[in-house]
Amino acid sequence: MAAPRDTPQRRAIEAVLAAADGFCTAQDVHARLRAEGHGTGLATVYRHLAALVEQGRVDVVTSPGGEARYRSCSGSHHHHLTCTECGRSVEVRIDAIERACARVGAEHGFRDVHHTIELSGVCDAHPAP
Amino acid sequence: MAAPRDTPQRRAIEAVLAAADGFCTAQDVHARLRAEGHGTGLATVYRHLAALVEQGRVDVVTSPGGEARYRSCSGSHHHHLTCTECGRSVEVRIDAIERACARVGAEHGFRDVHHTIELSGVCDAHPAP
DNA sequence: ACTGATTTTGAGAATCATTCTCATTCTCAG
DNA sequence: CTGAGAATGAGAATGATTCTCAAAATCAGT
Repeated sequence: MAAPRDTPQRRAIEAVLAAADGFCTAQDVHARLRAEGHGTGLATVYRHLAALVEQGRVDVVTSPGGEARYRSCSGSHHHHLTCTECGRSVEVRIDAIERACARVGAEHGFRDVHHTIELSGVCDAHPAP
Repeated sequence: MAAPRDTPQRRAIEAVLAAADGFCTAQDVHARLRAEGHGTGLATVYRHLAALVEQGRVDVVTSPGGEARYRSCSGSHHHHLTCTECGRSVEVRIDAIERACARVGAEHGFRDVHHTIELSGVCDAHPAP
């Protein structure tokens, strides 16, 4: 299951992810490709998505509903703040959190500590209470 | 889909979760109940697990593989530090993170900001490098 | 360009966790 | 004891993801 090289399909998939400004489901990507006329198969979409994630060019978040959501992103370490109303998401970097996570891990005798952080809320494009 | 009241099945499920000292899959819970002789059905396990989560008596984490993992926990706000080797997990509370998350949300114009944090690493019960 | 070898593709089948359906069983008040 | 409503559990249904495999695209060397 070697990582597929660069192909037109991969470029199309990356284009869709770049165009969406929030996370989208693999199924979404597939549907949009179809809508644009590309006859790309579902299996191919999953293959490339997995490869892109492996390369760090795309982020995945498995939502509580059990589906994976993908989003193209910068390669460096960061987290996402996603709007629950419109799906728009922003990359954020919070040093305080990085430090706190490392410290807590050490306090409990854990090493090689990794963390996953997802922030969600309602962005200012929606009516305030 | 009203929450099921307290029943022998629910007690059995809570017992299994309490006995495991890490997260377990709904399927795991079901298998263990079967192994113990209870003829509890899978649907019932899912129903109670969902209800317990709703009540805040149990935590869920949807793992990257797309399966939900459950663990009984204290009702108050906290996060988990889980060992990737043995699955043992510890509840942690990190004020610095709570504050940082709230601040970042505000900075980007988001309100009602929630966060999900998962910490993982290798605990001291395993050979050090 | 032509050949052969290798990789990628895509349609549909196969998986697997989770949810739904519904007839049966339980619980409890009266 | 009786009846209403809640809970149960077996199996079907769903839906996302993965696998299979034959056909199509790509590439190196000529």
